Amino acid sequence: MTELDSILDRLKAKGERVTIQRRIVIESLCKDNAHLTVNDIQRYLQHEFPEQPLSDTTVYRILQWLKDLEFVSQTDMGTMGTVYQLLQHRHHHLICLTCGAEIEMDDDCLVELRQLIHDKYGFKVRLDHLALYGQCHDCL
Amino acid sequence: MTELDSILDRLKAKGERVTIQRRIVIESLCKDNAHLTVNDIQRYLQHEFPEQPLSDTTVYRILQWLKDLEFVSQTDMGTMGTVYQLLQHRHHHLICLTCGAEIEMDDDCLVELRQLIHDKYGFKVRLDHLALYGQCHDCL
DNA sequence: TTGGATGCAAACTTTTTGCACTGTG
DNA sequence: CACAGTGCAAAAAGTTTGCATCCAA
Repeated sequence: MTELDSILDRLKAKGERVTIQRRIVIESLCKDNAHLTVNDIQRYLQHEFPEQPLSDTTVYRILQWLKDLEFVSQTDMGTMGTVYQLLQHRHHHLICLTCGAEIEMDDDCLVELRQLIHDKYGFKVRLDHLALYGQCHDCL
Repeated sequence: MTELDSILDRLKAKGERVTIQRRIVIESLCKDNAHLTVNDIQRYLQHEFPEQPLSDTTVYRILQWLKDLEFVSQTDMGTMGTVYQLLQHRHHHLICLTCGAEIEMDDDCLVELRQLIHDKYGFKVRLDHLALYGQCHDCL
């Protein structure tokens, strides 16, 4: 079963409606484990489904719906805008302020921090997809 | 010497121009170690310096300038908008997604993470002022 | 004196809302 | 068939830009 089918099944199992629009937005998010802005999604859809244009309104509403159901995360990437991605393979980003390089950071790095925050503040922090800034090895 | 004077001196020492507008924006950021949106700053200035109104344009430009010089940090607080604060007393926020409570998190919590990221990726991460989301003790 | 800073107005980007219409379950 | 989902148009919010004017150094 593809990732797309798996997600659609889980949504149906929850009693959520699956429309054509929802289906193709989810399909676009499945590609390459992508981080997409609303514009990225629209550009992708124009290319892949030119016969089925979606309004921005709908894309925003579908993303909000997927976020509420914890199927996608939303991350503010600064100048790159706000990106959405499926909560499948959890990971994060280190972004170099000097050269702009993006390094993928493993979620394991945050295990201790989650525990620490829980122990110290009784707070269950949700770190789904961070973008952290700084200087990369080459620029230091 | 006040915090304001200290900042102004450091700016002058760098050869930066200190205008009336820059001075009063910095003064507003000095109050209460504040986290302010552009609107917060404007409201504060209207109250404290009604004889010297600033355009939003100018406030944005001054904040960008202070950010470039690493005198302030910028943090996206989601629905609360984008806030700016002086990089003096470093700390962070835990924000409850259920009740909206904001808990101040000590910077000590991130010491290990900084070290870990440096060791693993050779990346010097700059965690000046984070806003992390999750569920607070009461809502769990 | 002069280059940088400012104010205004307008444009621009991103996101949200109201309402009539559509289509899924 | 009912009601949730959608599209359109418009508004709202937040931020940026061009250009003429102003002022700190």
